[in-house]
Amino acid sequence: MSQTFRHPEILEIARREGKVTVEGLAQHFGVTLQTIRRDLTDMAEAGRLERVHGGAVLPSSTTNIGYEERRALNPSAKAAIARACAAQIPNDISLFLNIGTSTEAVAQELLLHENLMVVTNNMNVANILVANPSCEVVVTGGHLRRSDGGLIGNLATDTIRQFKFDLAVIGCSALDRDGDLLDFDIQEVGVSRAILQQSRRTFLVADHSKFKRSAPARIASLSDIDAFFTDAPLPAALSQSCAIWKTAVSVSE
Amino acid sequence: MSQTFRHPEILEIARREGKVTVEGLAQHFGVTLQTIRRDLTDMAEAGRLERVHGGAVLPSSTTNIGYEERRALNPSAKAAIARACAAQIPNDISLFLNIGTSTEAVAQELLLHENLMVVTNNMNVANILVANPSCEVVVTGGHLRRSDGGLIGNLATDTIRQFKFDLAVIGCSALDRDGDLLDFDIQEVGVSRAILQQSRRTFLVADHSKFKRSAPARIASLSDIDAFFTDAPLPAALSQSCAIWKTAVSVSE
DNA sequence: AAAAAAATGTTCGTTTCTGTTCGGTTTCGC
DNA sequence: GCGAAACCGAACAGAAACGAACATTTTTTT
Repeated sequence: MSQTFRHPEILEIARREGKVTVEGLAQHFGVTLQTIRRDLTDMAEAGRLERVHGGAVLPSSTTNIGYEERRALNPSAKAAIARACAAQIPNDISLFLNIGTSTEAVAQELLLHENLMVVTNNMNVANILVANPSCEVVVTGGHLRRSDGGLIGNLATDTIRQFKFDLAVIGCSALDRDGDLLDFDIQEVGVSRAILQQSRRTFLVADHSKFKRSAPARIASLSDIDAFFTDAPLPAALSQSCAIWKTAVSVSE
Repeated sequence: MSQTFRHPEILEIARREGKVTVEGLAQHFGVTLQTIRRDLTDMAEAGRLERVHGGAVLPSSTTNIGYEERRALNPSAKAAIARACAAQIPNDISLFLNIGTSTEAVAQELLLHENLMVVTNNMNVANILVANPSCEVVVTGGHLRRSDGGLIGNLATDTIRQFKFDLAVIGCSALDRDGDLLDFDIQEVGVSRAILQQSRRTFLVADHSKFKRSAPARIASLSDIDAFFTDAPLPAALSQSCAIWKTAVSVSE
């Protein structure tokens, strides 16, 4: 409840001018710089503005800043995984790609494939594959998640149930030592499950950073996956399990 | 706070021009070349730009579909229509936007609206409205049409049937002298019909070029529309019809 | 009216940004 | 290929902006 009468007006000015300066606002309201700084920090914490040196700007249109950073994380490793995966994807099939930076990298590698029918719940994947003229792109419906361009919810699941895919390429948020695929978002898990159900074969793409993380929701087990593409050797125990499960493991680079 | 005032504006310029130069930016902002170089390296590290010798370009993955053509055709008229239309759209409603450059222009004008729930079968609209944090975006499923980023087919119609909208803003390919809304694509007509059925009110946006064209499939009549936003006076006969139909007509600049 | 809470002003040490210079690298015209 | 010009990043110093802590004023509560 730390609102002052200045906050709404600062917002209005920011909308009009595109930016506000500490100095300018201090003069405008007849208060000290420090007071304005406090205002701006409060408003930035509330997400109404984005703080910059000397003032503030409207929240960046690219809300998915965390996402951009993730995409930029280790692009070469991601690309290597994606290349290995794309090499195993034949032409002339129907294919699902779900949410995740890794699956986007796969989409990038599929630009030269032919006669694919790709269904996706990832806006970025659709945007990428639009550049492949011999590829039919179908987008599932769903609520658009700003953080990563994913389409989630019942609409997505319902759409997926209407298809049967030759192959699904999925990502996950984390992968634990027992070989369980985990995700942060319960809704997304429903979507992933539906995908696995509707697919004849399944590939998992995940870089080694996923080994270290954990997440609350369980999607499936590596035993349900036909091939796993990653960039670092698996722990010995898990590697053995994969052999038993007949899950092919491809370590790139 | 790892940003400066310049970053958002640089991004904006890059989006508009396709590229930015160190020299040009330095002049534009009145700072030294080195400062701009630092900006560009920062932004490149964050994945928002791609550095090239002498400047920077947009990252290749950020290819918004149809972005080029959108601004090509008489943008000022479209923007005027869109502004007039957006002014009639209240906050806090559910809203459908369909395919067409005109509806995309409306989306652009809705960036400052609040608490909208927007459903769309237009990828470009979704890409635009992602920038409005107080707007929930739902995408219908469908086959992606490359020419305009539209999502069409049964999937789209089915999704739409699951909603009831306070307002629908639609475009059309052509508008004949009898006041009939026409489209080139039969599938798209099915979608448009479904939209009209599920909406309490309906706005049509179409610039005057649509008057001269014709198209084979009939969507509906202007008599089914609550308000029509355009940029040139209607033929006298049609104007009279609209008065009888109680279809409001707004002619912008 | 007194006490408490909140907001604002003031000061000061620290961080961040910017311009300058310099040596190395890339690009471009020949 | 070769050399000049443009461009690049690193390093440094001065300036601007920052946040924390404390004092002061205003508002609210009791």
